[in-house]
Amino acid sequence: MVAELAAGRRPTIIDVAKRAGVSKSLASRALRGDAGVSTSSRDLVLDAAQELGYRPNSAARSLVRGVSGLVGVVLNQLDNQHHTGIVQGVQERAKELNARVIIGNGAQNPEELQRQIDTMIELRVDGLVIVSSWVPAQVLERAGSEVPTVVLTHLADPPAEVDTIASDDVYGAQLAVEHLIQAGHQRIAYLSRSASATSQARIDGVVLALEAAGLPCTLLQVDAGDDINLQELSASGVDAVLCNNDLTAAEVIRLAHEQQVQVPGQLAVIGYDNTALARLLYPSLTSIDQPQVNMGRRAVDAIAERTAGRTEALRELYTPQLVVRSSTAQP
Amino acid sequence: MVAELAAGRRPTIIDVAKRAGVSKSLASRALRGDAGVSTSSRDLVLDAAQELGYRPNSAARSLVRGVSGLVGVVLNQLDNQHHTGIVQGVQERAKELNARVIIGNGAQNPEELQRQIDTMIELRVDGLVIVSSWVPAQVLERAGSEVPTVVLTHLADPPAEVDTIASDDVYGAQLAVEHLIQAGHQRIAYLSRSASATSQARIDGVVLALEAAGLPCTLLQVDAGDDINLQELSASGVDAVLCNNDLTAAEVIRLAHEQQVQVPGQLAVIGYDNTALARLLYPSLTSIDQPQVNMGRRAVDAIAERTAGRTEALRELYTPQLVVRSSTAQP
DNA sequence: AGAAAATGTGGGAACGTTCCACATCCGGTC
DNA sequence: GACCGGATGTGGAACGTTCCCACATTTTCT
Repeated sequence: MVAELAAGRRPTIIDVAKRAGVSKSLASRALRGDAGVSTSSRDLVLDAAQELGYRPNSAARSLVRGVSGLVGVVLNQLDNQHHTGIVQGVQERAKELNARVIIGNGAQNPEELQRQIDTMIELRVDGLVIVSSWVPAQVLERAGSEVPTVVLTHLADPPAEVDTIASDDVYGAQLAVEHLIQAGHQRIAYLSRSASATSQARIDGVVLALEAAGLPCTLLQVDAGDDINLQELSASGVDAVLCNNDLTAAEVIRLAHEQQVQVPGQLAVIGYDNTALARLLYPSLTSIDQPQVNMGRRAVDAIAERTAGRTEALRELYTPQLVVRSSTAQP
Repeated sequence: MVAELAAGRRPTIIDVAKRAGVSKSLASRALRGDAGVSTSSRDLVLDAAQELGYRPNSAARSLVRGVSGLVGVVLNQLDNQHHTGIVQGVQERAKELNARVIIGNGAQNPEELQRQIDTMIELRVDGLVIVSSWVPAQVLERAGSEVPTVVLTHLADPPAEVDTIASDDVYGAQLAVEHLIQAGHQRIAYLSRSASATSQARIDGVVLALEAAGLPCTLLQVDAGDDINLQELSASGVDAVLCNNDLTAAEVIRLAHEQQVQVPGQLAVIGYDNTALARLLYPSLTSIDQPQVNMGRRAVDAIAERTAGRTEALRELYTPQLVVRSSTAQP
C-alpha cells in the first residue's frame, strides 16, 4: 500500500479505471474518445483522470500500437531562418494530420547530426525530415530503409530510399545572375563561406547563366574566419556578388559600409533564401525565395504517402523566385 | 513464418539473441556494454545486431526503466538567436551526462507552446527546459510537479514547483542606460515590439537608472506591424534608444538609414541579448550579453540535481554584461 | 580436497497501454 | 416465450525491453 502511494509514482490508466470503477479497457476507450462508451462512464473516467492528474504514457502507447504519432525533424542549425520556415510548414501539416513534431539540432556538426537521426529512429518516429546536405549517403540509406525519410535540401545523388523535396538551386542562381546582367552588371562573383551540395548547385547555375551571356565568372570560396576586401574586389572589376545565403550577404553589406563601397552603385549584392534578415538590412537585400513553408507541408504529406504504401521515391523540385529589393539596382 | 518476415517488421532484441544463439537477457547486456558478458558472446551479439540492422526501441526501454534519457527543450520561437545559445549549452551538458535532447517549437503561440509541453511530458522526458515567458503559471506548476522543470526566462513570480535560471534583466537595462548617460545622452527611450515579463523587467531597470540620474523617461510600446518615425522621435529630443532585443534594434538601425537619422551621432541604439545579429549590422550594435551557453548548461545540472533529490526551488540569477560596439558613441 | 567466490548465462516478471474476443443486458420481433 | 442484434462492458494477451533471481560452471582460497 505504501509503495502504491510512493512519491514519484505517476498515475496509470489502471489507477484512473479503479477510481472511476470501470475496467482499464473502458477507461482507455473513454480517454481516447472512442465510440461505444456510455456518457455516464465517460464522465466518470474523465473526472477520475482529471483528479489524479493522469497523463498517458507515450512509450507504452507507442509500444503496443506500433506507431508513435511523431514526426522528427533534424536540422543542420537552429538559427538558420531558412530552416525555420520549413519547420513551420511541417508543424502546420502535422497538426492537421494529428501528429506531433519534435526537433533535433545537428549544431552544424556531422557527428551530432547522426546522433540526432539515431535518436529519432530509436524513438520510433513515424517519419523523419532531414534539413541538411551534410548527411552521408550511407546514413540516409539506412534511415530511409527504416522509416519514411524526406530530405529537404539539394542532394547531388539522393539514395533511392529517401524522398527529396527541394527547390531548384541551379535555376535560382541563374535567376539571380540574369537579373544582375539585365541591370547592366558585367563581372559577377559568387561568394560562399562553406562548400556543400547546395552551394555547388548554385555555382553550376551561376556558371551556366554567365556562359550563356558570354561573361567571365569569378568564384570566391572564403573560409569561415577569413576577411573579405571589397575595395580590392571592386578594383578588380567585380561589380556584383551573389552570396550562398542571406547571412553571407549580410556580412558583405556590413563590410561594404565599413570599407566605403556603395551598394548597389558600386557593388550589387544578392542573397539566397529570402529570410527575415533580407528585409532587416540596409540596403534591403535582393534574394531568392524558396517556398519553405509549403516544402515543409509537403514533407509531411510525403511521409503519409509512404506510410500508406508508396514505394517509389519522390523527387519534388520547386521553382524559386527572385525577390528584388534595394541591394541591386532595378534593371 | 510469413508474418515473421513481413515487410515493416523491425528486428527486436529477441531476433538478435536468436541469431547470436544466446538468451535475450544476455543480448541485452551485451548491447548495452554491461559487465559480466564474455568477450566471445559479446562479439556474437554485436555481429548479429549489425547484420540485422537492429535498433533499440526507446519506448520499450523507457517503459521498463522508468527513465527516458531525454531532456526536452521547449522554445518560444526557433529563430531567436538568444534561444540558440541556450540550446547549445543544453546539448553540450546533456551529451556529457549521456542524455539526449529533443526540441519543441512553440512558434510564438501560447496554445502551441502548451501542446509542446504536453508532448514532452507524455514522452516522459527526464527534464524539461522552457525558454519562454509566455507560459501560464498554472501550466508551469503542473509541469514542475510532474517532471523537473527549469524556466530560462525572467518570470515575475515563478511557481515553487519550477527552477529558474535567468539573467538580471533589471540590471542589464540599468547597465545600458548608464552607458548612454555616461556618453552624454539625456533623453533616453525604451522601445519594445511586445509585452512580456522579460520586457517589463527591462523597463523597470530603465526607469530605475533614469530616476537615479534625475532624467526623464520615454517608453514606447509599438505594435508588431506599426511604423516608427525616428525623425519625429529625434525631433522630440530623444537622443538614444534601448530596444527590447537585437531584432528590434536591427529594425531601428535600418529605419535610421532610411530616414536619414545618424547612428550614433543623432541617435544612439542599444540592443539586448548580444546575438550574432549585433555583429552583423552596420553600425554594429552595442548590446547586453547574457551567458546563454552557460545558462543552458546549468539548466541540465538543475534537472540532474532535482532527479538526485533536491526539493527546494533553484533561483539562479546571472549578471549580464555590456558589450560596446559602434551604435553608441564611446563615453 | 572441499568450500567459497567469481563468472557467465537463462527464465520470467514487470513496465502501461491497446485491442481482440467474448460476456452481459436490453428491447424488439416473429 | 424463444430468438436476435445492438449497445456496453470485461479480461487477457501482446508490444520490446530491463532487471532480479536462480542456476551452472569455473576459479580461487584455505
